[in-house]
Amino acid sequence: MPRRQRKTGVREDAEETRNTIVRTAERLFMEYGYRAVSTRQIADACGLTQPALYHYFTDKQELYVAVLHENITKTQAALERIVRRNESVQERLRLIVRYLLGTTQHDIGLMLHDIQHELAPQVQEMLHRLFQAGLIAPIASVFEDGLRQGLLRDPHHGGVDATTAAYLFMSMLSRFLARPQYAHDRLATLASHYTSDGEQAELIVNILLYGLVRSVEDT
Amino acid sequence: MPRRQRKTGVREDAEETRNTIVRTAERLFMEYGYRAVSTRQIADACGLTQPALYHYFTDKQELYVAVLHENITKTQAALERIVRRNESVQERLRLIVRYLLGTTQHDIGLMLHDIQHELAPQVQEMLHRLFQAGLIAPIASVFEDGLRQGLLRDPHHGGVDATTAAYLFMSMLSRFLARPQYAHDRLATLASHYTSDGEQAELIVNILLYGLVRSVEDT
DNA sequence: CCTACCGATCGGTAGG
DNA sequence: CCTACCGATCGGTAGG
Repeated sequence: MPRRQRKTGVREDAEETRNTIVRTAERLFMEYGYRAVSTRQIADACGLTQPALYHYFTDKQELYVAVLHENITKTQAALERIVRRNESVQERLRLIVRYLLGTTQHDIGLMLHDIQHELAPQVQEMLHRLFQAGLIAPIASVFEDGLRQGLLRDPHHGGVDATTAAYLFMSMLSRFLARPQYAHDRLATLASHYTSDGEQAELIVNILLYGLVRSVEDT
Repeated sequence: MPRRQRKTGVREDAEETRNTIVRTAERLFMEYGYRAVSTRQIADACGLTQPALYHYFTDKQELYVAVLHENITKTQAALERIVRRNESVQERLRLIVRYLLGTTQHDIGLMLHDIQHELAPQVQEMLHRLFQAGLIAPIASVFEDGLRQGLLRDPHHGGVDATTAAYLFMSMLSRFLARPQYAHDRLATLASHYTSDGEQAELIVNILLYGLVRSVEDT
């Protein structure tokens, strides 16, 4: 039954093309921002003409929403797997950092800026909720554990609530990623000093948990 | 001598107009980013026509450079005054946070993104140096003091070098500023919890220095 | 500092 | 999935 196969093949091709568009758009949007990436750039990078995009997405904004939805949903699944692991708060935070540094190119700041300034208000709200539920909430739940265990300072003893800790945590990560890289740069960058993702994860988590001040136990 | 006065007046008016343009452009560029702000928007907000801008600046990029140059130079002067004060490392960091939260709307992430992606390579390099010298270096010098005094962990004992500390410090600040604000937002934001700049400054510096983990001295 | 205008590029549509 | 094309807007220029 060649017709049936053909039909399936076409349907699969169409789905594959859609995936190609989303992946390509993700790479471009995350690097340059929503406005700076034209629909023609995306189409060219996919080997399509620009109007072809409008077969899969009603407009540029819908494509952007699809990109963020897939990105955040995937990240959420990974974070929730880590959060449920039977590990200490410290270790789970390290695993989260390693995952986020390793896989996504998330410039969270750029993403939030685009959500707030380039999209329609309804979409803004929806993506903000997605961001909260997919990225902030899983991370906050680890800090929540730390607070319950008495490991972390509560807000009345110089600490912060779990959600604020999660924001702070994310902000420390995104700066690592957005660090400028010049060949002639004589100034230190973490990427050059602490080579592996694992070492960077260790470092970020240690600073957030224990701070920069030398403690009495240190030699 | 009315002619002399008129001449001076014209010169002063021209300078004043230039300043108006720079201040207006600063506000818009820092909020929406380089590409999202059109030269017509800037001109309108100044009560001018768009071509009038080109009497004061050769192109949009030069206006952006002027904005960043004035902004960073002003900030640098303030930071260096704080750095030279006869105060502890902790207190000077607190003063820096308070200054940066209070005066500039710096979304450092947006600024660095624009520098890296929207401008010509030569200008990129120049602004990157300005950023390093004007913002990173003064802050790093305080961390340098902390390292010399043995207050802070050095890189061999779980700490970081002074420049990395300065980047981390800035990244923790910029997230505070770029936090999304929705009226219906049920989730905690630092801005709502810790009202004054002073309290926020205290909090950020304490976390960066002492970490989130409860220490033995805490009750 | 204005009016008038330019070439380029944008997101999106028509029609097949 | 293509060609052809649209109105709008962009940064910048001419000429006064």
